[in-house]
Amino acid sequence: MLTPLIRKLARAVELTPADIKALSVLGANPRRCAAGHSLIEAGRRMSAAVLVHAGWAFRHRTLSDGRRQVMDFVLPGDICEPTVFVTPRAGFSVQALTELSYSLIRPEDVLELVTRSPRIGVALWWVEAHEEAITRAHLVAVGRLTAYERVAYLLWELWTRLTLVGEAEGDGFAMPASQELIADAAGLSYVHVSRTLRRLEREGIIRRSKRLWHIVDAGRIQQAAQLMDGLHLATPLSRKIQQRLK
Amino acid sequence: MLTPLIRKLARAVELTPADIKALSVLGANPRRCAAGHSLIEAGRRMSAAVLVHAGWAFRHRTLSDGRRQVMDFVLPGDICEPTVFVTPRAGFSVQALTELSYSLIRPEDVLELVTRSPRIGVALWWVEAHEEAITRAHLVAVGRLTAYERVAYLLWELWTRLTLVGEAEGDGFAMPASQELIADAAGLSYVHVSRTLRRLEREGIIRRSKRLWHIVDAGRIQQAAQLMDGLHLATPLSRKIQQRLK
DNA sequence: CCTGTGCTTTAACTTATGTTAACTTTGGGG
DNA sequence: CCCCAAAGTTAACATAAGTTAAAGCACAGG
Repeated sequence: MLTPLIRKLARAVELTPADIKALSVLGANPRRCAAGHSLIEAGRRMSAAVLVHAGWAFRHRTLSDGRRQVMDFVLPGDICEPTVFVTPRAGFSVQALTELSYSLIRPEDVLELVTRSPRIGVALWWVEAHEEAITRAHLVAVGRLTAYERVAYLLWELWTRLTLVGEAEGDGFAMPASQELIADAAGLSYVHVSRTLRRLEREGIIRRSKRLWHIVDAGRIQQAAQLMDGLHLATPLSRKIQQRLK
Repeated sequence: MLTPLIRKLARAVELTPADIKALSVLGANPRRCAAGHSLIEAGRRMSAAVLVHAGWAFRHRTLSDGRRQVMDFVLPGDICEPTVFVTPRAGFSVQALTELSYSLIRPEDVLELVTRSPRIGVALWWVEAHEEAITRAHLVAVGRLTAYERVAYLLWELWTRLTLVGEAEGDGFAMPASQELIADAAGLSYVHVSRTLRRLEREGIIRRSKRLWHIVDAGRIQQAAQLMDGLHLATPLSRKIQQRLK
């Protein structure tokens, strides 16, 4: 029963079989949501967080004149808006990109899990830290990278995250997002995203066949994305903290 | 003893006098740091978070070719990198902008505080949620607003945050950041920031005398910043959750 | 009170990216 | 299997913002 969430947590923290069993409670009562539907709407009150099991969603904010910024993609294993528990109103909207399978997470469940195992508490906290790192890296990309670098960065980020939760197939992954959505994530126009993707393809860095995209040259995409080092996404827990949890 | 942090927390959660007294432990052993020094360096291990009492810092990432993105400003009352407790390596650097007074926060202290009062636990969590909201709003600004809108947004954000911790003087606040730093926060060139600030001044929206800047027309700066509603920064805790904490 | 160094401003010019619009491809429903 | 709507591509042209450079300020240190 390696759900995407458990796969991700296990990569950061050494979980016991009992922990893994306990965590499966978060998959209870799965619901479905059609592509295009809003899961969370900016300004609305919420009382539960959302754990996505399958499918993609995206967190975004749309201005009154239609300009839209996609803040990040919500992939299988991601938890949306754990801040629900302390701030009643969502600041941003989350919309399903594909059909979605998800569960609502109520504060009680989290409390129960965390009380039972400190490893789970740390692991869930780690997830939040990881998300924060993703958002900040995204901000750097949008603020200071060229269009070419930004698109390379985005593809690398998605591929890396999908690999982490076991949703990539080697160098390939299913890409449900339209170029317009990619543009809104990268802070570019869709025309320019198209130009840039073709260039990455022409240069032999990526390959696309239908909705299956491939990172042909992982080294060069990292270089293009200005990822000079391994700093960009959160690192696993240190041995020292791991020891303390035992 | 209304420290900036306590002021901010009290605005979100109803703290008892005992809570406030307990929180003052976070101000113990204040240290100083000269302007320009790095408090936290990307990729380095850390073992404590940083609570800033006085002065400004900024969180940033600098690429190998010198391009720099400022992710956010760290103002009095802000806690830097509470994620230390779960991810050993900082993903980004934090540098002092002015001379700084700060305290290191060790995990033990936080644990102790939170155990003592659930209100403090929720309040500290709220701070994190608030920071996340700031970063996301910043991302929207950098990704989708024009230069004029972005600079307006940034000034509004700083003024609002300073007001929240009692560091603004009515419509005015001390601005220690150079235009180059503002440019790196807004994802613009410093020349264009200069042009834009002059325009905001010419239009009677802001006024600057030396390092004291004023928001002359709060309504128009909000309009310029595309803040259509009150969604942008986190809202205080709901009555319902407040009740539960008693 | 001078002086130099680092900010800020302004102007002239360049460029990356946006816009518009036409054409092509893709894929789902009848 | 065909058709239509939606997504992607390409080209020509427009523009917001970047770059370079030079001049004006402002304040810290002598």
